[in-house]
Amino acid sequence: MVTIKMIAKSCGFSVATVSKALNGAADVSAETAERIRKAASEMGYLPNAAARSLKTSRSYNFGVLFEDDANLGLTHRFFSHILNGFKHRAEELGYDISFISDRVGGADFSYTEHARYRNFDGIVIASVDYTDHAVVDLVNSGIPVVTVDYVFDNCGSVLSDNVGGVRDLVTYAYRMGHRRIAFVHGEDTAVTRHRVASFCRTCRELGLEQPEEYLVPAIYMDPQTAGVATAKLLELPKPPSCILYPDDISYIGGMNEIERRGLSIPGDISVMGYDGIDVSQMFHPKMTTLRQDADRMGELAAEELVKAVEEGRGYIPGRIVVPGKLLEGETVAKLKVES
Amino acid sequence: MVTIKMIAKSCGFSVATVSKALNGAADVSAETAERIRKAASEMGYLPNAAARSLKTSRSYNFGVLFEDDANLGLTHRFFSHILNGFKHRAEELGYDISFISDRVGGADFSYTEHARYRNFDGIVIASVDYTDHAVVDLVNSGIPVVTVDYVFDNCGSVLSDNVGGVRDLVTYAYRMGHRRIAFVHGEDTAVTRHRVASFCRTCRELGLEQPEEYLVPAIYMDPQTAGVATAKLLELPKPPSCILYPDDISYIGGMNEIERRGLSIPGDISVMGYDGIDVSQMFHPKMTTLRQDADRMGELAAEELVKAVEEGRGYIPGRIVVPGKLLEGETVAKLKVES
DNA sequence: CTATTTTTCGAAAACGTATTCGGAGGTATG
DNA sequence: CATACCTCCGAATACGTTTTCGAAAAATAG
Repeated sequence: MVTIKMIAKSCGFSVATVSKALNGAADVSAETAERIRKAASEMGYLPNAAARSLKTSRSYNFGVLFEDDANLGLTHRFFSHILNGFKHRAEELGYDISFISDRVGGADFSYTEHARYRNFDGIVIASVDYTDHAVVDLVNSGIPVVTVDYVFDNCGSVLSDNVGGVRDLVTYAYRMGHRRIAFVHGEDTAVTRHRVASFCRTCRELGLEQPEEYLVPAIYMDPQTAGVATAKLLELPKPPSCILYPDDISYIGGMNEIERRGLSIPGDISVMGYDGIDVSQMFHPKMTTLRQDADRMGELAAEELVKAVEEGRGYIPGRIVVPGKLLEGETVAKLKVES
Repeated sequence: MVTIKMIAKSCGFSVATVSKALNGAADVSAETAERIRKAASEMGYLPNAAARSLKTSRSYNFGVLFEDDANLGLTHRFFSHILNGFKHRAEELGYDISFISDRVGGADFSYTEHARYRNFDGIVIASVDYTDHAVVDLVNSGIPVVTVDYVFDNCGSVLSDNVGGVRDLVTYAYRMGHRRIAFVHGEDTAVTRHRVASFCRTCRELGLEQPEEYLVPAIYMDPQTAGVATAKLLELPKPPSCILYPDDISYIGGMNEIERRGLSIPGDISVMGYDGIDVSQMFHPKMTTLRQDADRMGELAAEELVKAVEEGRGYIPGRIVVPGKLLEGETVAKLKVES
């Protein structure tokens, strides 16, 4: 391993000068800087991240916290895209990324301890139980944090436009002539509350009736409970003409229940998904859903985190809302408006 | 930040003794070790990874190289599961994981340079173009490497049992009475070659006719080309009764083409997928496919990599083949055997 | 030519840790 | 009682880098 010291010896300058030359300091003449850089490159010099980090207490490394109860983790469709976007943008901006876990070297560590141990410059949190004490502790650790799809008041956040998304879907169904729209929503989370609120508000503004039975809970990404919710809706005395699901996987569960009953989509009942995962656009009938721009969200999270890190104490936490895009498929029937 | 030095001052021992006590060295008495540990925990001491890494030149950090031309990267179904398994097992074994990219601090670095810069103890490579010079260079860098679904002779590897998988699928179709089986395979890679070889061999062993036209190329994960390949097969004078696709996404492309022609699955034609992604088991008809145990592969890669790292020069590269599991769905018809 | 400023460089200290090696004190051995 | 042997601890050094501060040399000003 070739070090700065060896370069110094090789070109007859001091360690200090070599370091400064390599870092482009102003107080080293152009020609010596050139000579040093040339020697460094010839000798195959590579800086040592550990030494640099030790000295500067900057690691140029971001920690990523991705967990979820279902242990889908990295395989989660939506969040794997977020991670993907985050990774690419962070790399462009000069940061590496590592995962934060609650184990270090085989021993139990809190997330915060892990982050301190590795000296992460910043942290992105997504897909976790935000009520978890360990997560809250991390948010309040003083290390710059950006959260995805959740807001803490002392750190930046990137949010999918859930309010706009649900509004757009409901409005779309309305324009297609639907007046009885139901919402199978996910379990109680901040995202769900936003969506439900938007759903209710949009219905009200459009003058739609919204019986309580049209709001049915299910579990995100779980076809099973979505099927049960669908059954409940279909057996209503006045069933909806259109059902909005919390995600595209739940949609599949609903679809199966619908077809099991001999009903057809969209002939007998219209349906809409959420997320816009790849397969949603491959199957027939093509799914009407709302694509969340998860890659973009990840990129913005990286940019926001760099801002938080580099602006230091002067940083004002940003709330970035990323709009989605309605993918018009073939699962919502055009109805003649009743009466 | 509380350091070893502060603990030393606080309990009246030397820095050396504190370090040794915290690392469980033998030459410190039980009671002083206890006193030191207690003080450390009370003061909220955390080791400094950078200092430790600098001193020991061990980072307890694994580098992960995940890239692919389609830029699916982390969102790739199969590989996101591999990463997931790898991550969990590596964390259990005491290692953190970071991504390797070809940029460091905003400048261009080769993968090898990046790995050296961060002083990764080991590296796992998956989902890359293995002919890429930069990848080959990394493999030969001297840093312990484990590859997934590819074999280099100087490093360990974890392989999905593609030979067994294809054999099982073809044999299954044969048992269901099929005698004309076609294989839509992915583009030319090591995995593809193994699969094609297994396909041909199995057909031969079963005494099946295998006209050249029954081997049709497509692109992995691309419904489009799979659809074209399917069309080609269906228009054959003697079309197959069963088609095997290279993955579940391609399967969907094939299915669409089949249904577009007014044919039904499995009434008119039988189909099989590969991978066993989650949605394959949600749709109707439920897909007959081969689930690759990608999570397990990731875990085994982590274990193998730890072995490579900790056994040092004495390490003998392992070839671990992970069997998949046939998921019997409803897409392969039971045929009466002709003649 | 002197005085002042600017440019260019290096010595030294520091970041937090691990490790080697020797010494002090005690205990067993003869 | 002398010797050998453990047990336990600390001083010192090193890992590779950045940064401060002062000094020497060169350039400019007066």
